[in-house]
Amino acid sequence: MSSSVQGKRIRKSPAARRAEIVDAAATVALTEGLECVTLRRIGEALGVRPGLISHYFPSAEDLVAEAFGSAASAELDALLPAERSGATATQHLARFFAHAEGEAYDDISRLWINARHLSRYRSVLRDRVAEQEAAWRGRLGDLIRQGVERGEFHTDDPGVTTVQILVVLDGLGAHANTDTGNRPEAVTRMAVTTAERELGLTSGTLAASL
Amino acid sequence: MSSSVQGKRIRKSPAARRAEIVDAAATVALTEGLECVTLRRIGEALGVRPGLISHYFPSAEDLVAEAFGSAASAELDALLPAERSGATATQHLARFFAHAEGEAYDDISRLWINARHLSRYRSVLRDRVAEQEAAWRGRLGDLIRQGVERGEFHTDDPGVTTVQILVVLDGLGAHANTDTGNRPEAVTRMAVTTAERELGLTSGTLAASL
DNA sequence: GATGTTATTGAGTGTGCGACCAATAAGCAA
DNA sequence: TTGCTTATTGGTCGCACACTCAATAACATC
Repeated sequence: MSSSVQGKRIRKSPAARRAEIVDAAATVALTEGLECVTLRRIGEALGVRPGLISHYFPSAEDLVAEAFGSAASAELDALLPAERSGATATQHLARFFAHAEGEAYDDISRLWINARHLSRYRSVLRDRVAEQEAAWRGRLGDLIRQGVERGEFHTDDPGVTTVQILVVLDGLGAHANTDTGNRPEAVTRMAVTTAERELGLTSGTLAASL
Repeated sequence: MSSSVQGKRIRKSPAARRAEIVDAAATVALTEGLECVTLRRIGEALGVRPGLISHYFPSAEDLVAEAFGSAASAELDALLPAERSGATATQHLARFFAHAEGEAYDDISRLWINARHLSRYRSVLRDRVAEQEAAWRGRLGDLIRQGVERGEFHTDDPGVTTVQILVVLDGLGAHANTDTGNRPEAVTRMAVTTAERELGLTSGTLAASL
């Protein structure tokens, strides 16, 4: 951690400072929520006066949107890398679900709920949410289309199948703030089950290919 | 609307005033969001000073929880009446989906997103959300169990099927604040499709029984 | 009509927020 | 070293919020 008391001013290049601010904001967004992304809170995290954050983000709303965008796209890259390694589409998809079912994914679910709600009031964030939704849809869609081309998956409309899987994931994630964790196996596995059914895979294929 | 300028004090019985406050709060929650349920906003809606709201709800958090509970349970009663009329379980279920697919349901979806997010910070609301989730699950579960008893539906575990349907509905509702409305038919119908599949109904049964 | 209970008001406290701006100093260039 | 650009500070303003509490007036009861 950086020392809380600032003896001397540390002057950084605009690019570096801006990146630092966005990083801190993304972390706060992920751990404490988007409404905690305030000038004061981020300034405190960086050992810097709130006014400085204002200097880089004249409108606080922009920073909030940036924080969400940064956190969401980083997570997407971790979950579904843009350039895929040599593994099969099935393996990539299996790995995706393994992450998305894990407890560590709860933070991401919380962030999505947070962003979807807050977009009701903040238009800049709303646009960013739409952008990220498109990115996630695109990335998963690409993987599925690739699987179809290779003959691993079978579906009439890869686009529809993609959205169906994402809808189930959203539904499962909706309870990230309330659920006590005692969910029937058949429910936890809904995303995988949906994928296997819609992609013409025999049940158990995804779990087996890890 | 009530006159905005209050010439004379209007003194009401505690029960009546409290009911009036909860009603106003539920309306604001549904139309403007739970964070707009403030002492000032509700006082304004009733043509009354904010202090009076404090008098009935010493902690504002309780009012927010009450507003959500009131709105959610009213909606549940409209969607799935506790005492069902003579119609078949299939008909009741079909009516439920017809409502839940309609545009008017967006307000409810928004409210649920709102409540699920806000429960991250407000424990009283969190308990209320859990309570309402149980109520919705119970009400839909009862209908499904009744349908199974009557031989209309077929499922090994009515409880699991109930939750699966609700998960899909939550997933579809998650986008209430952002979606532009251009969703493929196969996605919009996911809830009905899921229900028909999990309840052993032939496709189209629910749409046909209205 | 007088009286007492209490629903309702009015005024004030403290907190956290975004936004604004003049003053300051860090670090690069000459 | 000197100077200049500008990143950074420090302070202020206005707003909205929940919460507190003494003063007030509506209304039921006698």
